[in-house]
Amino acid sequence: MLSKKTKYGLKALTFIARRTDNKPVQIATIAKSENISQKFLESILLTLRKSGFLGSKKGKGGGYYLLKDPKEIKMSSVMRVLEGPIAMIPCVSLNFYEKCDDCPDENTCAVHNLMIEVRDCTLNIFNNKSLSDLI
Amino acid sequence: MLSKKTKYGLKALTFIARRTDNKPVQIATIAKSENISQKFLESILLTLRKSGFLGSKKGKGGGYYLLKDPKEIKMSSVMRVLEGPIAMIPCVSLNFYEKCDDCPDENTCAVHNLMIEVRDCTLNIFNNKSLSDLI
DNA sequence: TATTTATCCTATAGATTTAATAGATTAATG
DNA sequence: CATTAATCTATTAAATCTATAGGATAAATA
Repeated sequence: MLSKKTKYGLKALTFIARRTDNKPVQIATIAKSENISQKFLESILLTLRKSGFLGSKKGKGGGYYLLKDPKEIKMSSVMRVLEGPIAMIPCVSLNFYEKCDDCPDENTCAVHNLMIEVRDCTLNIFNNKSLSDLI
Repeated sequence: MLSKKTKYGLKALTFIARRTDNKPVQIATIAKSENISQKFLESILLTLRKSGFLGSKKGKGGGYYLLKDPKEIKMSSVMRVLEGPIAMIPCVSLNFYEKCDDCPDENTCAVHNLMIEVRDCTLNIFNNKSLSDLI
């Protein structure tokens, strides 16, 4: 399941990306327009800023703005920051690999091999989609 | 993330499917071989029985067995029973559809359209894989 | 029919994650 | 220096997941 954090984060990024002038957008504006709890959105935007997707400006006329061209913002990187691993199970994750406690041999594990296929097709979509494709 | 319930369930089904004679397999046997908590596995197998994948036999020599040919057991149906919706968000789910509270129009929702693509590719895999492919 | 074996059922506890809230702080601008 | 708005920390509330406990029920065997 996609977390609300990710859902809201994607909506907010899309909202900001639609501003062609790239002037700072205030949290409250996004929250109202997209029906998101403002405080919750606050923490999400903070995450996106810390991850290098957004810049922020304090004070009057402040807000959040994109640091890169929407074409350069790949869905796979956004998803990893907001949602975490793209793989459904850590033992097939490229960026967040972890061995399963219970599994003696990954190569013969039915679940492992199935989940590799799922990861590949999902990753293929997220790698070939950018923020500009969402607008 | 794939829940342990699903992971264990898939492993158990695979274990049972490998028995060519289709004689009942005891919970304890599977639990030991696959390193799964026996009580937890018990409830998972119960779910699979109630969903029509497995049959069971009580008493001595009892256990669980497949009700259908592994070729006839599609991954999509197993996943739906164990993990729930295949879609990452209810508004794109075919079998568990739900409207988003915050979203006024699905057709113009960036998240919605992205998640449709992900659902389609995942579903394509699960629909074309059967239990026999996992063995 | 007594004994053994194994599934079936209900309840619940602990851990983790998710979502949201509250309040104080810091910084920029006019 | 007052106003505006972002930032940070801490905490709560709710939901879900994982696992365990204990007994009830049913079937096979001797």
